[in-house]
Amino acid sequence: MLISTFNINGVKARLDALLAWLEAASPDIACLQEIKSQDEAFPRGPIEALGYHVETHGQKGFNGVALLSRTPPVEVLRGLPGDDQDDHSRYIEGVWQVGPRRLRVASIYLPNGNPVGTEKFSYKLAWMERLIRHAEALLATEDDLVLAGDYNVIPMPLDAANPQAWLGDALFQPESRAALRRLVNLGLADALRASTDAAKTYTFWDYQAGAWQKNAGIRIDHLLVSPEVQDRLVSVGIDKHVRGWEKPSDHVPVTIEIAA
DNA sequence: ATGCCTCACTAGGTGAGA
Repeated sequence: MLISTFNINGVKARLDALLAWLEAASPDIACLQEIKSQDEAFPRGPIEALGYHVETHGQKGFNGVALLSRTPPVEVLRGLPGDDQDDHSRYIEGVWQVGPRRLRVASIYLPNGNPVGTEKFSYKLAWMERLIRHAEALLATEDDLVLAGDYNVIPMPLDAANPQAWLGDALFQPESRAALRRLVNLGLADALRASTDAAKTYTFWDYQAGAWQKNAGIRIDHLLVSPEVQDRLVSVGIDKHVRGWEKPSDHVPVTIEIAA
C-alpha cells in the first residue's frame, strides 16, 4: 500500500507532470494540495483514465485539496471541523476499507501564515489548534490514520538548507514548530523521520534565486502516521527528481509504503 | 531579500504563495 502527498501548485497547469508521476509512482492513494481549481473544473477525466477515483474539495483561484485512490473511499469529509466561518478549502479526509481494517487518510494544506504578526499568522496557529483537536478525535477511532500534506512548517533546523534564512518566517516560528510537535505528541510519527535522520531531505525548493540549483530546500511536506501504521511502515521516499521536470511544482511528492 | 518566480483570474496588473 503506497500513500503519497504532493502539493501540485495548480492541477491544470501541472496536469502533464501529475499524470507522468502517477503512472510512474502508481500510489494507491495520492493526497493533492493547492489544486487551485473549483471542483467542476478539476481535470478528473485523464486521472480517472489512469484508474483513479477522484474526490475534490476545491475553491476558486487558490487552495484546494484532493484525494486520488485506486478504490473509492467508503466515507469522505470535506473541510476541517471547528470553525464554520473558515471558507478556505484546505482539508479533505477519506476512509478506505482495507481487508478487516479501516484506513483514514487526510490531505492537508496548512496555511502559510506569512507575514508573521498579521491575521494570516494567527489564522495559521488557530488552524493548527483545530487540526490538533480533530486529530485527537481521529486517534480515538482506532482507525489506521495517515495525516498527509503540505504542513508549511519546518520541524527542525535539520530540515532546511539555510535555517537562519527562515528565522523570521511563519514556517519556522517557535509557535508553528511547537504546534506541530503537539500534534505529533498526540501519538503520531513523522514517517520520514521514523525512517531516517539524514540531512538534506527536502520537499520544497523555491522558484526564486536558484533555490533548486543550489539545493536550498526545506522539508515541509509530511506524513504523520498512527502507531498501527508506523508498525507496518516499509519505506519512505521523496520523489526529488520530479522537481527537475519541465514546468515543475515547487514541491515534490513524498510516499510511504505500508505492509498489507 | 517585505521578494529573485509562478499560477489564477482575466486581459493589466493584483493577490497568494513560502
